[in-house]
Amino acid sequence: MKRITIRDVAREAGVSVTLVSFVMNAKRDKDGRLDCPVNPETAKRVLAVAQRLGYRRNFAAASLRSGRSNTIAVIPNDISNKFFAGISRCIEEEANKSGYTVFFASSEESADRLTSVIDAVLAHNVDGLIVAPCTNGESALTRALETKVPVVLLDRDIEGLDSVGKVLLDDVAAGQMATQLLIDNGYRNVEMISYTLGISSLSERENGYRKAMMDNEVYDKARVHYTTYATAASDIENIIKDAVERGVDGLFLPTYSLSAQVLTVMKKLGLKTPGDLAIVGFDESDIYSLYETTVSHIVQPLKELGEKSVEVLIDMIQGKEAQTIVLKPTLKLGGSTEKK
Amino acid sequence: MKRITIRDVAREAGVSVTLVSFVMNAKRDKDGRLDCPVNPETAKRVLAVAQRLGYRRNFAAASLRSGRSNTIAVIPNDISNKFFAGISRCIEEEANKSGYTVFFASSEESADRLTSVIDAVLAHNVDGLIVAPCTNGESALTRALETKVPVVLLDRDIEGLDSVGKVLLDDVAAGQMATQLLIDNGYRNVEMISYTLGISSLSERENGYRKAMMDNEVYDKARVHYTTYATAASDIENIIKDAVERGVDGLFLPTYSLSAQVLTVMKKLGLKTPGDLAIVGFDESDIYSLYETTVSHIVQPLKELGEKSVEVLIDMIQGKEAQTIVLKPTLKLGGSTEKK
DNA sequence: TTGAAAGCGTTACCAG
DNA sequence: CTGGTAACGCTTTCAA
Repeated sequence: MKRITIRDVAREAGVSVTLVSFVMNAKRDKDGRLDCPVNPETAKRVLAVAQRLGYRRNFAAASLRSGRSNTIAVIPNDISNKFFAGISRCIEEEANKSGYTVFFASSEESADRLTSVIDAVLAHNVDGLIVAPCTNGESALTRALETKVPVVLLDRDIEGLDSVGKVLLDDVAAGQMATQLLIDNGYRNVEMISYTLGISSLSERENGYRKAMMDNEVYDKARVHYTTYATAASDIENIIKDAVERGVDGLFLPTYSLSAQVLTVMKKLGLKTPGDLAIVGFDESDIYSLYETTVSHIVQPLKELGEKSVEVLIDMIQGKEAQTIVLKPTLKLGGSTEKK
Repeated sequence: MKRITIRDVAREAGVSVTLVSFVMNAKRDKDGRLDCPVNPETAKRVLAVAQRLGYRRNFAAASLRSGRSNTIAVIPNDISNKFFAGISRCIEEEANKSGYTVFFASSEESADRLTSVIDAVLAHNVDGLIVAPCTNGESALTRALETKVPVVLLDRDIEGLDSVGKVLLDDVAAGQMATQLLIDNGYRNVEMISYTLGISSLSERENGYRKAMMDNEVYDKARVHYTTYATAASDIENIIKDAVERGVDGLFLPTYSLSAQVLTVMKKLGLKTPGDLAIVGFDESDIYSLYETTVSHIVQPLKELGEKSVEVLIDMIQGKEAQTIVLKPTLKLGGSTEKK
């Protein structure tokens, strides 16, 4: 079962390899006609032969010769993470539309791993990178940028990097919206739980929370509790117990995992929302509608985030300027923030 | 910023490209010593130079020349699907251990899309494929197999394909366990809801259900309702209403999405589990512990499924026989099946 | 233990 | 419009 090459097709069709290459690379224009300097008759014949022989382009050869690969790499922190699982599908779809194949590889919140993953994909000649950087990811990204490969930062910002594209959520607005909702409905003792991850999205959501507390003149009540992935389960239980005791009546959770864990703990402790604690969660999930009371939550525009990141990247691959795009979150109301 | 090639390293180190190639491909043996026919001193010097120059292997060239690519493709139906999101991470980890990079691309339950995705990855010279085939995926797979590329079927079986590896769940056991649990706890009027997808895992789970109903001599009560992704929301509501009216007291849901939707409908209708309907769901999720009553569910060994599929595939790449591995599910008990 | 040289299948350049 | 041919960077004989 030898592999069919461009040469086989050329011989069979009685033309040169150049012609075959032209035909195989031709994009169809709006009329469905091949747009290349080849006689339409010849082109049709070549296409037919290629089809008949089962010709399949060898990307390795094309990539070696042209320096391009029609491949982009997407590097989230954790491919099994709910947020990225949703977004990756949109990215894939959008990229395919433009003829790009997508590589996924997760950095698992480790800077070392991010470095080695980036090395691996660069060795594979990817044309561009979409990265959700982890803490301390700067150096890995700087190395990538040195090779002049276009990079788009998704979801998490890192300042001071030159000519990278960015597609971000307006995280300040998200924090503000969530907090304002609680305050508007009569909850004034609003606190927040966050991770000590040192990523922009979390600190911006916190800024939004603080801004809302300030604007409503309840900043003296503002308080943010920090936990880590490893210790969240036990930390959260203590935080909640203590908060309820202190008369805290509202809580903003800036990620899905925090929301899920808080709800779990509250159920375990027999606490009700909004009676014992009003809640605003983050990201979409079945849990918000299946919990005893439906839970209000911030929704990110996954589809746009995915599409825009591909769009910005492909623009950059084609030599255009790096853009920064900031998208607005929306609010999905549930019973967990009902008027006091 | 010209790219550093093997030749640059050779020149700088004062050796031939052959030597550099040897050194760069050498695996370290157990003593950490390079295992190749090169003078250790020379090797060290080459390594140092490569490091200093920032040499990075060009996979396209290597792949073109050697025919291998150190890349495997994973093609689930939907990369954002909960089950595959979890498993893909294990696959990636396991593959990286053996020096393989992973391509993900979803077929989105469409045979056409599966065909084009397989074409794309084959054009990228992948060394092997892990596929969760969709309905009517046979022809796409047959085409792949013609190229002699090793293929492992994950989660869903297709019969009659020659020399493909398989890593499957014992779906009959899963259906049986779930049903038996309900029967053992006093529910005898047990029904099931499934999709009309025509994939092996669902039909095997149904076989397990039927077997359990038969073994317990309540087969006259056995009944399976079918729905589709598109119509599930409304179908399920009608099915549930009707079932409760007819005195059905137990329900087995053979996928996560069916479980989530049934719980949503039950909440909407104000039905309690197990009082109105005892439930056994599928796959792990936060929803099972956050629902008013915790929900019993079948758990798949994601980690083993992922690891084994990589293991079987790499064995095949190395020329070994295609294996079939069937893994056992486990049961996680909740309040939704409490003794009647 | 080392090196020279022949491709792998494409694309890109240049000439007709 | 068409065709010849030189790269692309690497692995892999084969010979020294």
